[in-house]
Amino acid sequence: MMATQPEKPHYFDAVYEVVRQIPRGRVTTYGAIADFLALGSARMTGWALRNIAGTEDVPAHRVVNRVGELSGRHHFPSPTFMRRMLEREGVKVVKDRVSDFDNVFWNPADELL
DNA sequence: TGTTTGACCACGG
DNA sequence: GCCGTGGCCAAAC
Repeated sequence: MMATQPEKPHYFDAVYEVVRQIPRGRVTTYGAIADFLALGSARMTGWALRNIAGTEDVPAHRVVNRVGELSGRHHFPSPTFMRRMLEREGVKVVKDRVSDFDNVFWNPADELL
């Protein structure tokens, strides 16, 4: 029978929704998302993104840590996938870190109200 | 059921 | 700027 399937927490959908709004060529942080949602914590954002497997509509590569490092790169099909994707969008990445982070940082709390 | 672990972050020194 | 510490909250063990 239909055993009770583990439903996706609302928190997941909330995170995905915000990540989908990140404009091309911009990035945001785990903390900014958690802060904007006023739910959970930065760690939960990473936890939600890790569970993203199968949801390709979400540009998870546009989420970096607070100093612009591609801390989640090892969770992509290839360690270079995240960097490749960002560079293709015009984001300059040097040594797995967004060099002009302050300029490309997109804060949902500011832009997405 | 207690401990450890994470795609993290703010803060103090 | 670096480092240690505490907070965060759910999953995995």
